[in-house]
Amino acid sequence: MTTRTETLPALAEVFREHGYAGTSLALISAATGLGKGSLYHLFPGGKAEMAACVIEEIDAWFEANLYRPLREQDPPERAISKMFESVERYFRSGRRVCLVGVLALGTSRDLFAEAVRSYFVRWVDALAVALRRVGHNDAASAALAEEIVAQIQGAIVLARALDEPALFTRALATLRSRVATAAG
Amino acid sequence: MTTRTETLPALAEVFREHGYAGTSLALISAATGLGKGSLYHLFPGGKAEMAACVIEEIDAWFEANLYRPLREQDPPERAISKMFESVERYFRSGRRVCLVGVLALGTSRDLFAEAVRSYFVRWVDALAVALRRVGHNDAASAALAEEIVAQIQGAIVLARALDEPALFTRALATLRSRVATAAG
DNA sequence: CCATCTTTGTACCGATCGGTACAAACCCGC
DNA sequence: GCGGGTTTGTACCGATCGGTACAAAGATGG
Repeated sequence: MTTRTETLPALAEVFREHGYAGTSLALISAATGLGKGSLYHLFPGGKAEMAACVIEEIDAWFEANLYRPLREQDPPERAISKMFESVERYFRSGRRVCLVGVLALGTSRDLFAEAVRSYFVRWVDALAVALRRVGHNDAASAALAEEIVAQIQGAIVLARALDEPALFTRALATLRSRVATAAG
Repeated sequence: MTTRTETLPALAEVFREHGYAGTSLALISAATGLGKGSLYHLFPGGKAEMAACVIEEIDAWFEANLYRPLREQDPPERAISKMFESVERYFRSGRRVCLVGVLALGTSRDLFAEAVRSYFVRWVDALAVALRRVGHNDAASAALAEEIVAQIQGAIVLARALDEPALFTRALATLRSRVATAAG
């Protein structure tokens, strides 16, 4: 007996690796060790439902581990610092791709438009709240938050393209120091 | 009679829209108006060759319109400014995706690893050269160049995710002013 | 106007796609 | 250990995949 939640990490990894279009049921079956029977028992909606569940879990993880602390945790500086730590760990120093980012670039964006949108809106907003709590004015917070999230996404692209994970770590360090000096 | 070069723009658009895995010969046929016969006549290597040709053309375009000016054109400030203009236009204010970036995120990266790597390495390097020519020291130039290219890629992701092209334009404006003030 | 060579549409190939049907294997309360 | 509901493997579906074969159609040189 296998539960949905147990399969989600493997599912997520497959979707990250191959994108939505590139992920076949054969790949999913291999990655999870489950036959089609089990897969369609767990996810009657097929591939689309699997992807939706994966996104939902990712979203929940970010909400609990990043967004909420950014909005609520004191001191905000610490929440921001934790965010960078979590991001570094979650994306495996740029070796792991952001599934939501990948979906945003593809045609599959239409299928998951609202989830993709919400993920990024809430990330940017939560970060802006934290920056405001640190002492920035509204406009600067919003702008910097946008810039930071974009920089993280871009660093993933670049780190993968150059096959140079250090670039990702470096980008995060730069962002950290930028937040620190801007806050001073 | 149709030449290879004539089909490349349509081909590029399809690959951008659907990614490598998501692009089927049926889509290609529809986008180019060419049957399989013609397609395989022009590109005996099939899908892989088509994508390779598209990348090559994109690469050549960036080399001629961005990289070379960044390295050679005087004054460098003008070359950098032109780069931002070209990027804004080329990526249609973030409505159009960067194919090379998309490939970098997917499994197809392996197929085109060297081309993808070279595209970004040369972009970063050319921009670093320009920044050095403006007066930055070596380390600062390299770091800023990396940051700018990553920011552009990330802004594309974010602009698409939020369906908000203005975000892309805004990101470019911020980068411009950052280059300007850093240069002062 | 014909012979030749290039370009194109179409029919077809085996493989694989996402998805369904369903019976065997399994687990459970009893 | 037996009956009933759940979980799973497998065979199969039509559609589509990337790619090939090939003959009709178009252009080209004489």
